[in-house]
Amino acid sequence: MIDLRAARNDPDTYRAALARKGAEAVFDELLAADRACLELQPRVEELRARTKLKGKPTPEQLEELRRVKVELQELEQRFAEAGERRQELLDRVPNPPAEDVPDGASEEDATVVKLVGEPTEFSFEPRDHLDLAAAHGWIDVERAARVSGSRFVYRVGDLALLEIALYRWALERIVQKGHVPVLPPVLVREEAMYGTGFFPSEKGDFYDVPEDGLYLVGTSEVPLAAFHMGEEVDGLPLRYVALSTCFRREAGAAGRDTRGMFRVHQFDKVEMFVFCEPERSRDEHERLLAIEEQLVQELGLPYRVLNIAAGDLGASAAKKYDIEAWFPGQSRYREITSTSNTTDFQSRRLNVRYRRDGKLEHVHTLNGTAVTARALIAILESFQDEDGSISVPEPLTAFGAPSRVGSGARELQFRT
RNA sequence: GGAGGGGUGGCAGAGCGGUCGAAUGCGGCGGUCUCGAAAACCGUUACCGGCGGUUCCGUCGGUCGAGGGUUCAAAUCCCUCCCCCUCCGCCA
Repeated sequence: MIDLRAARNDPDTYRAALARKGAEAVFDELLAADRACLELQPRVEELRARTKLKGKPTPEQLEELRRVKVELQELEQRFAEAGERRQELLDRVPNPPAEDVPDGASEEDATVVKLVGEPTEFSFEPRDHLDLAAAHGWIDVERAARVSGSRFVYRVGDLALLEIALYRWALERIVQKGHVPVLPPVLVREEAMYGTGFFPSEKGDFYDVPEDGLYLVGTSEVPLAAFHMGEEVDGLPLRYVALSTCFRREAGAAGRDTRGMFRVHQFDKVEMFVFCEPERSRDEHERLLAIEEQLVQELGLPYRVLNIAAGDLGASAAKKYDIEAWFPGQSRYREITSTSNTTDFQSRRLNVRYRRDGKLEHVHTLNGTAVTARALIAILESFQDEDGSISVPEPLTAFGAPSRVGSGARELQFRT
């Protein structure tokens, strides 16, 4: 959530920034609700002060107290309602975008920050990941549909090994950068979803387990951010890297990316997360992007970096960089990583603070993708040969991936 | 899943209807002493919000796991939920 006091003191700056996210109206509603609260608060407090007394009251005082109580009840009721209204609106106001975020509301409004490498050239017609995988039985969507429904996949044989190697490699590389490795819970309470800014605005995008009041996380950003929920932290920056399965309803994505495993309800992801001092978060954001780029480079994938437009940012991000890799099967760049600076938006909701000169202040938080299965798809499509085999990026072979998959003898081993 | 015990300040731990934001100890910070340090001693040390002056202070309100209730008055009594511990059961 935003800093209400700061917004109250400088409403015009906040309004202008929030307008870029289309949140001008809700912000003005918030200010009005806030004024209503502030009008009632002194009156309530003044009456409450009158009910305070030390020791046993005399009969006359008791009489007076009963009268004040009646008066108070009505006012407290109104104050409580005003407070709820304000909180409700506060929960819906997004993090204002940073100044260096481009205007616009859609994907197309992002600016291309940099372009690295060239779209891969082929002397034959490159196949897409599903064609490639289907030929080897690596991705089984039919059986997955039977078992779980559409947008689920089985990864089988060498592809399973390759995918695990990818995660294991990424984890290792990020740990080398000083991040603490974590295997987090993927079922979380509502507070964690709220605290990271996914609730209430994106509630419909996630699976829940109503009987237990738990939610399946769409990213390990949630359990990582909530790791320090309610804490006073020290030793900043605190840097983590998690491997977890992620679950998304993809409710708004009907008909989009329906082929293969590009967009599925369940996937795995290695995710970076940082808690840092406010003045440091810009640098940390660049740092996370640099790590992401390095990984993509080590895999040998051509890519571009996008600075996402204000209106296309989620509620919690002040700024977001996406890396899009070239997917030869689709002949276009598609998102494979995303890193956001969420400034103090999550730490306010989660109440994560640190002590600076004896005073408690909210930390800044940042998240960034190391790798997901989308990188795997990009690898399949980018490093395919005409015979349908794939030459695996060298770094992955140290983590259990065969150096070439999809050729001859190995196939027999994993027949399904 | 069953039976019991418990959640109080940075930590440990008392308080179990009013004078309690809360004893005491430890830790932290400041000071005295000292060439310096330790020890000892003295002082200080929770958070959130409103208002007024505004490096900071004053004042009022709220907060003793969370929410609700009883009462003129709740850390203290009642209800619901959450969490932790012990024992039993079950289980990878």
